[in-house]
Amino acid sequence: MPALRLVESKTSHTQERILDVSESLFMEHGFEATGLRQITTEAAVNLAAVHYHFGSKEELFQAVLKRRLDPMNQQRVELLERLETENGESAVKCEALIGAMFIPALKLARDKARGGKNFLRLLGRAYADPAPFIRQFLSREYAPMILRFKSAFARTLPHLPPRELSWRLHFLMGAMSYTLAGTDVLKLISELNRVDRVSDDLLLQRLGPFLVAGLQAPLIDLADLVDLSENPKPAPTNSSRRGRN
Amino acid sequence: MPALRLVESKTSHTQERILDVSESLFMEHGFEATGLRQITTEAAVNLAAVHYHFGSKEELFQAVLKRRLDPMNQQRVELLERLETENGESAVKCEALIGAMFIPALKLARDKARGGKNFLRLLGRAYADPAPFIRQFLSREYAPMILRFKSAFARTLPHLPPRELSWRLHFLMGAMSYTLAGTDVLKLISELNRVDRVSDDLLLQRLGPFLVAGLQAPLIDLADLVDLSENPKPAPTNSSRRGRN
DNA sequence: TTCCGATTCAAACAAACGTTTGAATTCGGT
DNA sequence: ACCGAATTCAAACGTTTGTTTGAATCGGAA
Repeated sequence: MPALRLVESKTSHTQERILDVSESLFMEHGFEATGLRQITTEAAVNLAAVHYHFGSKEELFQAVLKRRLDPMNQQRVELLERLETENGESAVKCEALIGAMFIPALKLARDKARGGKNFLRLLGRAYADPAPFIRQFLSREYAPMILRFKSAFARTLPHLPPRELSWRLHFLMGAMSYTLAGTDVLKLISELNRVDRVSDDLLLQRLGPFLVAGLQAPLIDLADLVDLSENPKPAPTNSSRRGRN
Repeated sequence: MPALRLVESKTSHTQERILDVSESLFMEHGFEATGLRQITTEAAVNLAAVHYHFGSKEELFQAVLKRRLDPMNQQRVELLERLETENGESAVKCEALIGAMFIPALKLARDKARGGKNFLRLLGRAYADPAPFIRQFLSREYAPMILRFKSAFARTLPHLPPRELSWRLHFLMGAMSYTLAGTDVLKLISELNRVDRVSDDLLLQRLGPFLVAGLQAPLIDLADLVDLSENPKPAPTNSSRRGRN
């Protein structure tokens, strides 16, 4: 049993090929449905190479995620810190914070020498995976960045109670990962499939305002909505009570 | 090879047990990672019973989804139609439309005689699954309802270009499924795990305003944000160009 | 060249997979 | 009580799974 090699000067050609192919296949079929023989065959390496270089299938999966996730989250906090130093005492605006979270992801999607586009779909899939080793890995990987941004959002949205902010960041991450993953349950919804390559900055320009407005939304006030669940006809008399369309 | 039994008067006790256990296990481990032996053992039925009653593992999965999804989407369009007839000529408000999409889902989460909570997590997981048979099934299952609501949203948000509306509904579905699935990548984000049973109407009261504000967000206008990706210091001179906070 | 650790390789491991088979059993209607 | 259909059952089907093993090969320093 040879000790498995940790980070070393130049990652072997074999390791990179395994990571590239794994990223592609894990994205396409998911973790469970992708076989090691499928990976090693397509990568033109020996079957045992996976265990020699990574230890196990699970560790391979984590390595695939870590390779792109670490630099991305690092860029995110670097952007955030630059914004904060530039703004001095005043809080950084919502739009800028959201941009700082998105731009590194979009850079990844801009085909970072191949595979970047695939990676975001893989990541979105991992978000929804209940496998304990995946959830623990993601928590460990994301925690520092998320907490960093949460306090920044709290500073620029002081009127929001902390718990409310947590929920809205939860919604934000949902829309964000869902969009970047691009699984498109609602490809059926429209002519979105034709465009498809709308990506990059244009996507940010669409998602950005949506999220900014959501974060800055007023509190509650939709009480008349919940009534719907109980009473078939609440009272058809009140049909002119709201100012904003 | 006995012809597999279609819809009949009273579904056998065996079928229900298989569906219940499958729903629970598929949610916990995913489709690929759940074995038929695991299901049949926990349900205390014979292994071959799955193929006898459902035909295959894939068809079993579809049956699990269909059992809850069909009534839920039917309730959604029923709520929508009731809203439209009540409002006559005037368009139904955003809040009400979102409520019509959410309330049936929340009713499901309210433990419809067990398993409802599980189902939404399973559904959120299915959203992110790239398996062709799952994607096709979801498209087929969702298409009528989505198109119905899209035209309703278009009527109440006439200023939005159709493609913009499609994107925003995409974001909406993302935040929605992510929230209902409750996978919680950002359990780390806060004290959300303690609350956990915050669910039902309170969840809607938090997610509702977020989505309403997002749908009604003004178009674009965050150009200075994109510059961040290229220039470390765009120009510290223009720091007072936006009116709304 | 010699040698030693790093890497690759073919082969096999036990276990689990979805599916099929054919006989045994149960059940309702005549 | 009998018959035919519906359902259950144990057993095995052939693959495929992740992992392990031990020998073969490679690459650079002595």
